[in-house]
Amino acid sequence: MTTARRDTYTPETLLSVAVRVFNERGYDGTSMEHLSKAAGISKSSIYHHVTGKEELLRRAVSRALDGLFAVLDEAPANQGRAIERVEYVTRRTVEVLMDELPYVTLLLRVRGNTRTERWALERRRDFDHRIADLMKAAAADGDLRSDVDIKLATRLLFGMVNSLVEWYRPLPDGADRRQLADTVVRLAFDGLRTAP
Amino acid sequence: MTTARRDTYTPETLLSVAVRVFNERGYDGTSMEHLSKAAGISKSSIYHHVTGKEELLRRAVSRALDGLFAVLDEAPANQGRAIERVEYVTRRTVEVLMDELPYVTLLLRVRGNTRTERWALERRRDFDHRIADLMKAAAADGDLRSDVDIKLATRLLFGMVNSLVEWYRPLPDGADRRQLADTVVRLAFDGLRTAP
DNA sequence: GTCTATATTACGATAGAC
DNA sequence: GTCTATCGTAATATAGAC
Repeated sequence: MTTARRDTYTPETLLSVAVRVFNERGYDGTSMEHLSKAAGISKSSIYHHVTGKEELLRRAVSRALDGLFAVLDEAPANQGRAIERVEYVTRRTVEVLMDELPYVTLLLRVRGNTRTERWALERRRDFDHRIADLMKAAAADGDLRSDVDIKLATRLLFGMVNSLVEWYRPLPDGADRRQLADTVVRLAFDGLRTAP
Repeated sequence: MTTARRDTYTPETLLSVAVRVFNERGYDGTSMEHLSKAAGISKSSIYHHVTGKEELLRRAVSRALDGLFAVLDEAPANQGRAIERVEYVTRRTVEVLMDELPYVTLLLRVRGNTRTERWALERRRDFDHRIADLMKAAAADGDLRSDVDIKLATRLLFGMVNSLVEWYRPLPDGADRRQLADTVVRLAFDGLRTAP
């Protein structure tokens, strides 16, 4: 902001290019050569900004995880009836997923071959456990159907939510943001079927 | 069957080893060295059975796709009310996913870097279109709620179904097979919430 | 901050013996 | 059917000039 921006790379701007390529080709399927072509600079210039491929992955999944965990600290996720907290967190997770789409996409595809990947998987498990606890509370209130296992229901709910990354592409004006989150919550909690 | 089985590899038995490693490390993250270690034979012995890594991928995703498409040819998927056909196909897709878990897992993770991967993605899209057509018929019958877009609902439904591969591990006796399929269908069509 | 050139390692695949 | 040895290529990463 102090001086006029140059059109040269910083770790941040390079990250957005890298994440796009990672999602197109897969992290393992992306070489530094691929990244350098996509960024329009040489391989060694990339090493000037980051220590290597894995640092780009770490920065990317960190951004995704920070966005997801931030939802759990928002006020509506911590007050009121449990079922309402669950619905809020579900809706906000969908929104974070849309807002940080490439970063969350990459996070959800991490396998576990490197230390960074295993760390990301561990933090994801922490997040999932926080959600499962919320769901248990809602079940204890009698607000979730009692004929399904809560852990299973949690997995299916967030399996549905996370599947958004497979097809969702943002509209220029973000017009679909609220509507899509509403639909996911409605379908998950009230079902596909016409009310009898 | 004619002679006593030797404990040597055929393309089939090698495939089961390869698919397991592909799912653990990702297809791109798996080298022929990894496969040879896991199979207990040398790299060049693998080339005796298959032409290369990509043939193993092709055989694996073919098996998954054949299982999924076979569901669409079963009698209950082609008779009766559309909503019942959709529920049947959903339930059977869950069962195929469980029965052919490693193969379907690999299919659902394919990216598109090679010709084989792009072919697999194309056949997956064909399958998804067949499902979407079934859903449209059920909506036309008035059996699906009219306040959500059918294409979106189809994506979310099968996003939920496909997410099984992220955590499901079969029990030795297959005791959970029918129960899990029932739960998925119940949640998807009737929702998580306690009936008011 | 970016480049060319290169070191070093790992990869997919093949040759040829047993 | 399996092996050891190896080829040619492509990978990550570094050195050093501009």
